[in-house]
Amino acid sequence: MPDKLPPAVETVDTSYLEGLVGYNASRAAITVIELFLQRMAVYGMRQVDFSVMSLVTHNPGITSRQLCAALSIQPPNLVAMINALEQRELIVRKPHPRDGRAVGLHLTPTGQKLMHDAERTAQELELDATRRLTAAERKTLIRLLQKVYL
Amino acid sequence: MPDKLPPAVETVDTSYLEGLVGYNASRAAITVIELFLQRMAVYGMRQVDFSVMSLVTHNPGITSRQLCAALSIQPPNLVAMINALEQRELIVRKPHPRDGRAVGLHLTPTGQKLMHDAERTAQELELDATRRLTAAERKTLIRLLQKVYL
DNA sequence: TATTGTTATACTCTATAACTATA
DNA sequence: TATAGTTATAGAGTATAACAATA
Repeated sequence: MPDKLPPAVETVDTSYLEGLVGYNASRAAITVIELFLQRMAVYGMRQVDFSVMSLVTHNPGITSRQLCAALSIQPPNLVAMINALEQRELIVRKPHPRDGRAVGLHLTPTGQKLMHDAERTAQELELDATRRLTAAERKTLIRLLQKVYL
Repeated sequence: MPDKLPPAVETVDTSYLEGLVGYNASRAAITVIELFLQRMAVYGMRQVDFSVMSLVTHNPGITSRQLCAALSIQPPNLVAMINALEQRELIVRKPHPRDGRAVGLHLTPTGQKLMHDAERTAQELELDATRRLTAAERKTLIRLLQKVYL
Protein backbone atom coordinates (compact mmCIF):
# COMPACT_ATOMS: atom_id res chain seq x y z
CA MET A 1 0.00 0.00 0.00
CA PRO A 2 1.52 3.32 -1.08
CA ASP A 3 1.98 6.26 1.24
CA LYS A 4 -0.67 8.96 1.00
CA LEU A 5 0.67 11.66 -1.32
CA PRO A 6 -0.44 15.29 -1.43
CA PRO A 7 -2.96 16.02 -4.16
CA ALA A 8 -2.06 17.67 -7.44
CA VAL A 9 -4.01 20.65 -8.76
CA GLU A 10 -5.48 20.04 -12.20
CA THR A 11 -7.07 23.37 -13.03
CA VAL A 12 -6.47 26.41 -10.83
CA ASP A 13 -9.58 27.71 -9.09
CA THR A 14 -9.46 31.52 -9.16
CA SER A 15 -13.11 32.04 -8.27
CA TYR A 16 -12.40 33.65 -4.92
CA LEU A 17 -10.15 36.34 -6.39
CA GLU A 18 -12.60 36.86 -9.24
CA GLY A 19 -15.16 38.00 -6.68
CA LEU A 20 -12.98 40.94 -5.62
CA VAL A 21 -13.33 44.33 -7.33
CA GLY A 22 -9.63 45.13 -6.78
CA TYR A 23 -8.48 41.96 -8.52
CA ASN A 24 -10.78 42.51 -11.50
CA ALA A 25 -9.94 46.20 -11.84
CA SER A 26 -6.22 45.36 -11.80
CA ARG A 27 -6.55 42.64 -14.43
CA ALA A 28 -8.69 44.82 -16.68
CA ALA A 29 -6.32 47.78 -16.31
CA ILE A 30 -3.29 45.61 -17.17
CA THR A 31 -5.05 44.23 -20.25
CA VAL A 32 -5.97 47.68 -21.56
CA ILE A 33 -2.55 49.14 -20.73
CA GLU A 34 -0.78 46.34 -22.62
CA LEU A 35 -2.87 47.04 -25.71
CA PHE A 36 -2.28 50.74 -25.19
CA LEU A 37 1.49 50.20 -25.09
CA GLN A 38 1.40 48.23 -28.35
CA ARG A 39 -0.68 50.76 -30.27
CA MET A 40 1.13 53.79 -28.85
CA ALA A 41 4.58 52.39 -29.65
CA VAL A 42 4.47 54.11 -33.06
CA TYR A 43 4.22 57.44 -31.26
CA GLY A 44 6.98 56.53 -28.79
CA MET A 45 4.65 57.05 -25.84
CA ARG A 46 3.76 54.98 -22.84
CA GLN A 47 0.49 55.38 -20.96
CA VAL A 48 1.94 58.05 -18.69
CA ASP A 49 3.43 60.04 -21.59
CA PHE A 50 0.08 60.01 -23.33
CA SER A 51 -1.65 61.18 -20.14
CA VAL A 52 0.82 64.05 -19.75
CA MET A 53 0.57 65.03 -23.42
CA SER A 54 -3.20 64.80 -23.34
CA LEU A 55 -3.45 67.09 -20.31
CA VAL A 56 -1.11 69.60 -21.98
CA THR A 57 -3.26 69.38 -25.10
CA HIS A 58 -6.47 70.18 -23.26
CA ASN A 59 -4.84 72.52 -20.72
CA PRO A 60 -2.28 74.68 -22.56
CA GLY A 61 -0.07 76.41 -20.03
CA ILE A 62 -0.51 73.73 -17.37
CA THR A 63 2.37 73.56 -14.87
CA SER A 64 4.40 70.56 -13.74
CA ARG A 65 2.80 70.76 -10.33
CA GLN A 66 -0.68 70.63 -11.80
CA LEU A 67 0.28 67.62 -13.90
CA CYS A 68 1.70 65.87 -10.85
CA ALA A 69 -1.43 66.52 -8.83
CA ALA A 70 -3.77 65.40 -11.61
CA LEU A 71 -1.87 62.19 -12.39
CA SER A 72 -0.46 61.29 -8.96
CA ILE A 73 3.13 61.58 -10.14
CA GLN A 74 5.92 62.66 -7.82
CA PRO A 75 7.51 65.90 -9.12
CA PRO A 76 11.05 64.47 -9.40
CA ASN A 77 9.72 61.65 -11.59
CA LEU A 78 8.06 64.04 -14.01
CA VAL A 79 11.23 66.00 -14.81
CA ALA A 80 12.83 63.37 -17.06
CA MET A 81 9.52 62.82 -18.89
CA ILE A 82 9.11 66.53 -19.63
CA ASN A 83 12.76 66.81 -20.70
CA ALA A 84 12.34 63.90 -23.10
CA LEU A 85 9.16 65.36 -24.60
CA GLU A 86 10.86 68.75 -24.95
CA GLN A 87 13.92 67.21 -26.64
CA ARG A 88 11.58 65.52 -29.11
CA GLU A 89 10.17 68.99 -29.71
CA LEU A 90 6.64 67.91 -28.80
CA ILE A 91 6.22 70.42 -25.97
CA VAL A 92 7.80 73.75 -25.00
CA ARG A 93 8.23 75.46 -21.64
CA LYS A 94 7.06 79.06 -21.49
CA PRO A 95 7.22 81.45 -18.55
CA HIS A 96 4.12 81.46 -16.37
CA PRO A 97 2.18 84.73 -16.75
CA ARG A 98 1.81 85.43 -13.04
CA ASP A 99 4.23 83.14 -11.16
CA GLY A 100 7.93 83.48 -11.82
CA ARG A 101 8.66 80.15 -10.15
CA ALA A 102 6.37 78.18 -12.43
CA VAL A 103 6.67 77.14 -16.06
CA GLY A 104 3.72 76.64 -18.39
CA LEU A 105 3.75 73.71 -20.77
CA HIS A 106 2.49 73.97 -24.35
CA LEU A 107 2.35 71.71 -27.40
CA THR A 108 4.52 72.55 -30.40
CA PRO A 109 2.94 72.24 -33.87
CA THR A 110 4.69 68.85 -34.09
CA GLY A 111 3.20 67.86 -30.74
CA GLN A 112 -0.24 68.96 -31.89
CA LYS A 113 -0.04 66.82 -35.00
CA LEU A 114 1.19 63.83 -33.01
CA MET A 115 -1.54 64.15 -30.38
CA HIS A 116 -4.21 64.54 -33.03
CA ASP A 117 -3.22 61.14 -34.37
CA ALA A 118 -2.52 59.61 -30.95
CA GLU A 119 -5.92 60.55 -29.54
CA ARG A 120 -7.61 59.05 -32.57
CA THR A 121 -5.59 55.86 -32.03
CA ALA A 122 -6.60 55.91 -28.37
CA GLN A 123 -10.27 56.07 -29.32
CA GLU A 124 -9.91 53.11 -31.69
CA LEU A 125 -7.96 51.19 -29.08
CA GLU A 126 -10.70 51.84 -26.52
CA LEU A 127 -13.30 50.29 -28.77
CA ASP A 128 -11.07 47.28 -29.44
CA ALA A 129 -10.25 46.76 -25.77
CA THR A 130 -13.96 46.88 -24.91
CA ARG A 131 -15.18 45.06 -27.99
CA ARG A 132 -17.16 42.57 -25.85
CA LEU A 133 -19.11 45.48 -24.33
CA THR A 134 -22.03 47.34 -25.83
CA ALA A 135 -21.84 51.14 -25.98
CA ALA A 136 -24.20 51.31 -23.02
CA GLU A 137 -22.13 48.81 -21.02
CA ARG A 138 -18.97 50.75 -21.75
CA LYS A 139 -20.60 53.92 -20.46
CA THR A 140 -21.84 52.08 -17.37
CA LEU A 141 -18.40 50.62 -16.71
CA ILE A 142 -16.77 54.06 -16.72
CA ARG A 143 -19.49 55.48 -14.48
CA LEU A 144 -19.11 52.67 -11.92
CA LEU A 145 -15.29 52.89 -11.96
CA GLN A 146 -15.51 56.61 -11.25
CA LYS A 147 -17.81 55.91 -8.32
CA VAL A 148 -15.00 53.81 -6.87
CA TYR A 149 -12.15 56.32 -7.15
CA LEU A 150 -13.81 59.74 -7.11
CA MET B 1 0.83 97.97 -23.69
CA PRO B 2 2.15 94.73 -22.21
CA ASP B 3 3.33 91.78 -24.29
CA LYS B 4 0.83 88.97 -24.73
CA LEU B 5 1.56 86.36 -22.08
CA PRO B 6 0.65 82.67 -22.26
CA PRO B 7 -2.51 81.81 -20.34
CA ALA B 8 -2.50 80.18 -16.91
CA VAL B 9 -4.59 77.10 -16.17
CA GLU B 10 -7.02 77.62 -13.31
CA THR B 11 -8.59 74.21 -12.93
CA VAL B 12 -7.22 71.21 -14.79
CA ASP B 13 -9.59 69.72 -17.33
CA THR B 14 -9.28 65.91 -17.19
CA SER B 15 -12.47 65.17 -19.08
CA TYR B 16 -10.71 63.61 -22.06
CA LEU B 17 -8.84 61.07 -19.95
CA GLU B 18 -11.98 60.38 -17.94
CA GLY B 19 -13.62 59.11 -21.10
CA LEU B 20 -11.07 56.31 -21.45
CA VAL B 21 -11.68 52.90 -19.88
CA GLY B 22 -7.97 52.31 -19.32
CA TYR B 23 -7.55 55.53 -17.35
CA ASN B 24 -10.58 54.85 -15.18
CA ALA B 25 -9.68 51.19 -14.56
CA SER B 26 -6.17 52.24 -13.53
CA ARG B 27 -7.41 54.91 -11.14
CA ALA B 28 -9.97 52.60 -9.58
CA ALA B 29 -7.44 49.78 -9.22
CA ILE B 30 -4.93 52.11 -7.54
CA THR B 31 -7.57 53.36 -5.11
CA VAL B 32 -8.65 49.85 -4.10
CA ILE B 33 -5.05 48.59 -3.88
CA GLU B 34 -4.08 51.46 -1.58
CA LEU B 35 -6.93 50.61 0.79
CA PHE B 36 -5.99 46.94 0.48
CA LEU B 37 -2.41 47.69 1.48
CA GLN B 38 -3.55 49.62 4.56
CA ARG B 39 -5.96 46.97 5.80
CA MET B 40 -3.65 44.04 4.99
CA ALA B 41 -0.66 45.63 6.76
CA VAL B 42 -1.66 43.86 9.99
CA TYR B 43 -1.18 40.54 8.19
CA GLY B 44 2.12 41.64 6.64
CA MET B 45 0.80 41.04 3.15
CA ARG B 46 0.69 43.11 0.00
CA GLN B 47 -1.86 42.52 -2.75
CA VAL B 48 0.36 39.99 -4.50
CA ASP B 49 1.06 38.06 -1.29
CA PHE B 50 -2.65 37.87 -0.59
CA SER B 51 -3.31 36.64 -4.14
CA VAL B 52 -0.66 33.93 -3.79
CA MET B 53 -1.91 32.88 -0.35
CA SER B 54 -5.52 32.88 -1.51
CA LEU B 55 -4.73 30.64 -4.49
CA VAL B 56 -2.82 28.24 -2.20
CA THR B 57 -5.81 28.29 0.16
CA HIS B 58 -8.28 27.32 -2.54
CA ASN B 59 -5.84 25.13 -4.49
CA PRO B 60 -3.80 23.10 -1.98
CA GLY B 61 -0.85 21.52 -3.75
CA ILE B 62 -0.66 24.22 -6.42
CA THR B 63 2.80 24.59 -7.98
CA SER B 64 4.88 27.73 -8.47
CA ARG B 65 4.38 27.49 -12.22
CA GLN B 66 0.62 27.39 -11.81
CA LEU B 67 0.74 30.41 -9.53
CA CYS B 68 2.88 32.29 -12.04
CA ALA B 69 0.49 31.50 -14.89
CA ALA B 70 -2.61 32.44 -12.89
CA LEU B 71 -1.21 35.73 -11.60
CA SER B 72 1.08 36.75 -14.48
CA ILE B 73 4.19 36.67 -12.29
CA GLN B 74 7.60 35.77 -13.70
CA PRO B 75 8.92 32.60 -12.00
CA PRO B 76 12.14 34.23 -10.71
CA ASN B 77 10.09 36.91 -9.00
CA LEU B 78 7.93 34.41 -7.16
CA VAL B 79 10.86 32.62 -5.48
CA ALA B 80 11.56 35.30 -2.88
CA MET B 81 7.84 35.65 -2.08
CA ILE B 82 7.45 31.92 -1.49
CA ASN B 83 10.64 31.81 0.59
CA ALA B 84 9.36 34.66 2.77
CA LEU B 85 5.97 33.01 3.29
CA GLU B 86 7.69 29.72 4.12
CA GLN B 87 10.02 31.40 6.61
CA ARG B 88 6.98 32.94 8.29
CA GLU B 89 5.65 29.35 8.48
CA LEU B 90 2.49 30.26 6.58
CA ILE B 91 3.07 27.76 3.76
CA VAL B 92 5.05 24.55 3.29
CA ARG B 93 6.53 22.92 0.21
CA LYS B 94 5.67 19.24 -0.27
CA PRO B 95 6.82 16.93 -3.05
CA HIS B 96 4.50 16.78 -6.03
CA PRO B 97 2.72 13.40 -6.25
CA ARG B 98 3.50 12.75 -9.89
CA ASP B 99 6.21 15.22 -10.98
CA GLY B 100 9.61 15.08 -9.32
CA ARG B 101 10.55 18.47 -10.69
CA ALA B 102 7.60 20.26 -9.15
CA VAL B 103 6.79 21.22 -5.58
CA GLY B 104 3.25 21.51 -4.22
CA LEU B 105 2.41 24.42 -1.93
CA HIS B 106 0.17 24.05 1.11
CA LEU B 107 -0.98 26.24 3.99
CA THR B 108 0.26 25.50 7.50
CA PRO B 109 -2.29 25.66 10.34
CA THR B 110 -0.87 29.13 11.06
CA GLY B 111 -1.37 30.07 7.44
CA GLN B 112 -4.93 28.78 7.52
CA LYS B 113 -5.78 30.89 10.57
CA LEU B 114 -4.21 33.97 9.00
CA MET B 115 -6.01 33.53 5.70
CA HIS B 116 -9.33 32.93 7.46
CA ASP B 117 -8.97 36.38 9.01
CA ALA B 118 -7.40 38.00 5.95
CA GLU B 119 -10.17 36.88 3.60
CA ARG B 120 -12.77 38.24 6.02
CA THR B 121 -10.86 41.54 6.07
CA ALA B 122 -10.75 41.51 2.26
CA GLN B 123 -14.53 41.13 2.11
CA GLU B 124 -15.06 44.05 4.49
CA LEU B 125 -12.56 46.13 2.54
CA GLU B 126 -14.36 45.36 -0.70
CA LEU B 127 -17.60 46.75 0.69
CA ASP B 128 -15.83 49.86 1.97
CA ALA B 129 -14.00 50.47 -1.31
CA THR B 130 -17.28 50.17 -3.22
CA ARG B 131 -19.46 51.89 -0.64
CA ARG B 132 -20.85 54.29 -3.27
CA LEU B 133 -22.11 51.29 -5.29
CA THR B 134 -25.24 49.27 -4.68
CA ALA B 135 -24.89 45.50 -4.47
CA ALA B 136 -26.28 45.23 -7.99
CA GLU B 137 -23.85 47.85 -9.30
CA ARG B 138 -20.93 46.07 -7.66
CA LYS B 139 -21.94 42.83 -9.37
CA THR B 140 -22.33 44.62 -12.70
CA LEU B 141 -18.94 46.28 -12.33
CA ILE B 142 -17.19 42.94 -11.81
CA ARG B 143 -19.05 41.38 -14.74
CA LEU B 144 -18.09 44.22 -17.10
CA LEU B 145 -14.45 44.23 -15.95
CA GLN B 146 -14.24 40.50 -16.67
CA LYS B 147 -15.63 41.10 -20.13
CA VAL B 148 -12.63 43.37 -20.72
CA TYR B 149 -9.86 41.01 -19.63
CA LEU B 150 -11.25 37.50 -20.09
C1' DT C 1 14.39 18.08 -26.04
C1' DA C 2 11.20 20.42 -22.81
C1' DT C 3 9.85 21.88 -18.17
C1' DT C 4 10.29 23.15 -12.93
C1' DG C 5 12.55 25.68 -9.85
C1' DT C 6 16.29 28.58 -9.02
C1' DT C 7 20.27 32.23 -9.08
C1' DA C 8 22.16 36.28 -10.70
C1' DT C 9 21.42 40.43 -12.76
C1' DA C 10 19.66 44.38 -15.22
C1' DC C 11 16.12 47.50 -16.06
C1' DT C 12 12.11 50.27 -14.96
C1' DC C 13 9.21 52.54 -11.81
C1' DT C 14 8.43 55.00 -7.70
C1' DA C 15 9.67 57.51 -3.42
C1' DT C 16 12.52 60.67 -0.37
C1' DA C 17 15.84 64.32 0.91
C1' DA C 18 17.74 68.43 -0.19
C1' DC C 19 18.89 72.37 -3.04
C1' DT C 20 17.63 77.18 -5.91
C1' DA C 21 14.83 80.57 -7.14
C1' DT C 22 10.69 82.95 -6.41
C1' DA C 23 6.27 84.03 -3.79
C1' DT D 1 7.95 80.70 5.61
C1' DA D 2 6.01 78.26 1.71
C1' DT D 3 5.97 76.68 -3.09
C1' DA D 4 7.76 75.34 -8.14
C1' DG D 5 11.15 73.05 -10.26
C1' DT D 6 15.13 70.34 -10.04
C1' DT D 7 19.09 66.93 -8.71
C1' DA D 8 20.73 62.91 -6.70
C1' DT D 9 19.73 58.70 -4.94
C1' DA D 10 17.53 54.77 -2.83
C1' DG D 11 14.11 51.32 -2.91
C1' DA D 12 10.56 48.42 -4.97
C1' DG D 13 8.91 46.06 -8.80
C1' DT D 14 9.61 43.58 -13.09
C1' DA D 15 12.12 41.18 -16.85
C1' DT D 16 15.80 38.21 -19.13
C1' DA D 17 19.57 34.71 -19.33
C1' DA D 18 21.36 30.69 -17.76
C1' DC D 19 21.82 26.66 -14.82
C1' DA D 20 20.65 21.83 -12.32
C1' DA D 21 17.27 18.32 -11.76
C1' DT D 22 13.67 15.80 -13.74
C1' DA D 23 10.19 14.65 -17.47
